[in-house]
Amino acid sequence: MINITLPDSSIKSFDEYPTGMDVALSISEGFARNCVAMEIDGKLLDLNTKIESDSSLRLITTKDGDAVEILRHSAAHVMAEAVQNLYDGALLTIGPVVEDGFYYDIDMKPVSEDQFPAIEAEMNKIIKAKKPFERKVVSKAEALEMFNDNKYKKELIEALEDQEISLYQQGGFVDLCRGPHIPHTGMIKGVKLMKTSGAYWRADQSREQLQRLYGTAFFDKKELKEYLHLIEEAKKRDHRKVGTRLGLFSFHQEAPGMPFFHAKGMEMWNVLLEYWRHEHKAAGYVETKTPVMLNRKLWEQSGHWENYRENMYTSVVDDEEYAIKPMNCPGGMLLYKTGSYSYRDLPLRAGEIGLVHRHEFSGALSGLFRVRAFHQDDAHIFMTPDQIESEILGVLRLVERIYSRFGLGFHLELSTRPEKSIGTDAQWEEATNGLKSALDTYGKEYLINEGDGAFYGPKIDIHIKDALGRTWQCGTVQLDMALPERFDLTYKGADNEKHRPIMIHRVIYGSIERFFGILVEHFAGKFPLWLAPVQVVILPINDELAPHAATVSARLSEHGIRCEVDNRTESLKKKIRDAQINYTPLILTVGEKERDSDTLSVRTLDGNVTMGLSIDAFLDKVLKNIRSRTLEGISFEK
RNA sequence: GCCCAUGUAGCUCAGUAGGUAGAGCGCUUCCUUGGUAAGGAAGAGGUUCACCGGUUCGAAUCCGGUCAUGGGCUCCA
Repeated sequence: MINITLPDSSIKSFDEYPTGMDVALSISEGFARNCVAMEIDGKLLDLNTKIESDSSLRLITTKDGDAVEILRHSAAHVMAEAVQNLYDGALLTIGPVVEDGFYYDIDMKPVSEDQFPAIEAEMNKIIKAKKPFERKVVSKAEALEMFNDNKYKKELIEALEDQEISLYQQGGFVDLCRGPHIPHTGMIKGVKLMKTSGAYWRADQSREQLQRLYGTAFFDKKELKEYLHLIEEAKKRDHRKVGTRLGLFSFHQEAPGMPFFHAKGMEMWNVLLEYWRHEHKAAGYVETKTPVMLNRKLWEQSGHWENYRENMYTSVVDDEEYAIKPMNCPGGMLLYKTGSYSYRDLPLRAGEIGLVHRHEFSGALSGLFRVRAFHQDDAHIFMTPDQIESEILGVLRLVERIYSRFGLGFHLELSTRPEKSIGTDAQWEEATNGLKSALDTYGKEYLINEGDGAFYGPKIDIHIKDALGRTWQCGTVQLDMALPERFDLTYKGADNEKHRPIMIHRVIYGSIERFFGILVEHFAGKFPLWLAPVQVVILPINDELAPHAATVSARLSEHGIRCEVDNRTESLKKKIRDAQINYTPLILTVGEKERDSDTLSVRTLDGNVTMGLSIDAFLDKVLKNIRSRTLEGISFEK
């Protein structure tokens, strides 16, 4: 007899070895219909696997978070079969699940999106046929024989350590796979191909170029619809579109990857930095500035020449080689060395809005999100070893404070030593442990990315989450025990001996350009009042009111309010519409009534209108809102 | 850098048997002098279709190259 313990601790007994499906059916038929796989002792298995010993079992239903990954993996097999049916000679390689779907890399002729409908139709045929997924186990030799005509699969099989290799079959299609899979193809209710691209076999540029087909799948057509809607929504918010329309920035062929900020974009830029300076001053930072171009010798000393050279722009001046800085730290080192420090001077927190250039691959450039020239809201914190934890905590708290100002959530990831790196094992260990203990004290959960650190130290990356739930890496906190060594930085300890300070590099906005782009998409161009490039637009109801509009404008400008007057000979309706579609937070219409009574008529972006508001009352509310840098809109009532 | 796609007026885009460029928005002028999401009319605007070269009697349309942009690979703030 087999006893199966369910998650609620109840036990079901079976006379014969039951499959997961049998267990599910013993609960109810409806429940069983929604089961996709099972977990025994932490291992995911197919539902039709026989359970041959007493076990604790968790049935995975379509509602569970991990179910959709199993589904997508199965969908990848279906796509692979469809492609094989349609294109002779297509060789399958690998087809994993990724964040929002799956892909399959296939050695075949380039595929374009107009071939998608045909592939999707073929996939839907397979889905409709409700083909069961069947697991087969064969020996390595048999597997090699079976995939004799596919060099990629053979390479994969040869690399496997197990002598037993599992295969999955749906109908006549067999693929090498660890599994598990959903019971049958019919459970895939919503499937769609998303895009194609080239990809190298094993991500190696020197090897075969494959076609990567991306798709996504859901248990429910409605979920697919919602997902597609989200993508549409994201497209509408695309900062490149919105930023162009609102006149914030532009790009030009003459400087690929290097944004031009227009007057309105600069208004926002300055507001962002003003806020940044406000918070950093309060957190005990000073602000510094170092040159953009520095001698090659400095980069050799810092290790950048050796580790980062392919990304650096260089120039020869007076027979000396210079490099344009890709990072601010070496300049910061020189700055530190101009002084002499006591342990009492530490921690020293030196901020710098530094303009850096990095020669990214031309194909990697993308709007403000990936550029070649950008400003980092950098800071270097020099400290004693026993200040590591409290300083990192301080940075994390500052990060939280600043992001929440924009309504952005975030999560943390710790990256450890990469292959290409400088410094000793002991230094890396001490640094990594320092970050870990700070993270533990901070208390928020974090992921670990092994081998993803910077070449000079481990780091904590901070990924923000925007209004659409998308995540972006912005902030990073990097501990560096190598540069202070290379530049022989010291401070005088209480023991009157020289000691080596430890250094943190950190950014919060990260790249100001990218953060700017994220904000455009996060707010979809409808910025909160304190950030809006134009806060108030004033609409005279006819030409005779133009002088009065100018008077009002001057009064608001006196208080630092960013305002414009729309004096075009257009109808009031038209001007209102234009102000609305430009997302101007406050629209003032002025006519005789307002002029004669010295009042204002205010329209907010939500379309609410308040008439007969005194200018003082308006100023009071607006200035309070701006100064508090709130995300809240204003509502006016008399 | 690699693969695929795209590149026409300030913006969005049409021009798909190769015969010497169109629309809407925006802009200018005039009329309208308006009360809360598009009033009306006229006009200017492309050194001719990203750039260079080729095929052709003739190219925005075909071919090659370059550059840029977009989606990926890779990398990363």
